[in-house]
Amino acid sequence: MEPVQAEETGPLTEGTEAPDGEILGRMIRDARKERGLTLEEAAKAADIGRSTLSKIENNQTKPSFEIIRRLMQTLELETPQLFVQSAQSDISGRRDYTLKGRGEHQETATYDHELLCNELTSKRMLPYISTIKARDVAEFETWVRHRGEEFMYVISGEVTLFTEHYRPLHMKEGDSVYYDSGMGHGCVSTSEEDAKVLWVSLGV
Amino acid sequence: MEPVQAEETGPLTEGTEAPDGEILGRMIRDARKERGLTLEEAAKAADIGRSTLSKIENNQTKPSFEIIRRLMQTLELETPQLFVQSAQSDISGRRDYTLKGRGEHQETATYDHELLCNELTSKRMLPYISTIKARDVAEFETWVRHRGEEFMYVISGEVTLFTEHYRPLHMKEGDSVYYDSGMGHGCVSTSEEDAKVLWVSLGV
DNA sequence: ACTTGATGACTCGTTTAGGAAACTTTTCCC
DNA sequence: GGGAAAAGTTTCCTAAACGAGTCATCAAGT
Repeated sequence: MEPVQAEETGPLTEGTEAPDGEILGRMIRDARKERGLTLEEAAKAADIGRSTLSKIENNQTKPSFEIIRRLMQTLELETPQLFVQSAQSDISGRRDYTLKGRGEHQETATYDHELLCNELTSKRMLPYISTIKARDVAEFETWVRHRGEEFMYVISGEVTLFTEHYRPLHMKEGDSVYYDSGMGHGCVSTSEEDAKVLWVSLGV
Repeated sequence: MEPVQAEETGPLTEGTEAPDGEILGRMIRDARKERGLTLEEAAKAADIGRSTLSKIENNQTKPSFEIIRRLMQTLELETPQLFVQSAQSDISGRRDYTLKGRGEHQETATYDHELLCNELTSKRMLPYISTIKARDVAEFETWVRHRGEEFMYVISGEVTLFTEHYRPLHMKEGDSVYYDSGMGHGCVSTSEEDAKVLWVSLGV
């Protein structure tokens, strides 16, 4: 009933938007119910009126970006679904592989990196194997840091991972760690041979 | 000058939103100029008024979600930056580690999973080590698939990775592969011992 | 020099969003 | 079943969004 009403009051181009308002409203209602929140609780958490939320869920209003943004955060909704028709969700058939030792080399003073699966340029995770040449944290002039998250797995040897805010972490083959890469971090080998680790890095 | 104006006309909470409107406006203007579009061209492409676009860029209005969405698409702007800014960028000091063999076990008919760094519940990447018990692709009743991307590294043994759209990929220790996990995929061991692989999975 | 056209910012009238309050529906308990 | 409370929807009013048109500025051409 309400979608029909919206179509009558708007121009034709608005008619084509109506499905999106429905989808958005349904998405928000589903998320709210999943979390067991009432209209009032969710509205309060997002700092909007409960009547506003009702109207959004029932596709009876075109909400501002700010309100949607606040709702997304409150309901911990994933954002890309809202922009569904973007190029990103259309790309779904990529594959690239790297044979052992055949990645693309990048050398720094402290690490010897081997970038993996590098034919794929638009991948969101960046995997690379590093041989840790550093033996002393003093070899790092400054903390390395970049926004996002990182996972590390020790392939061989032993290392100590230094990060801000935590004690150094001693790790050996098969151990793994996950951390926010916004913290300064650095890794040194503590085994006889230079350790090898696999890093997977994810930006913002 | 305009931000000061906005603060005077609104309540205090609006004052705290003003930086976001500025950032948004700047982001949109930068993207538009990058693409060499005039106000008029971009507005036309997004089906909004050019004065509206000017006001958005100058943080003189709180645009509707629909308008922002259309602008994002027109200017091919990445969406998460608009939302993730607050919650996620505030969280920046997490770390969790898993010693070898100490992950959380999850068994299926075809794999024996060991979830890593599982104390962190809100991490975007999901790393896990899997022992591949499957020996024949027929053991998979259907393709496994989920939106997002996946990286796999062979820790030990040999496997064949089957995905839709590609020939089977034979891999051994040290080899790695990256693929869109929306494609059906499955993995079988081809070595005598059940192979072990490290997967890192990233949703949408 | 002046003229023209492009560009971005501003103005103003119309429409609609958003929230408080009122109303309606649903749920829960006796 | 009835009654009360909780939950959701609708109404009404005010402020602001939105876009067509206007204004100001700048650059290019004659």
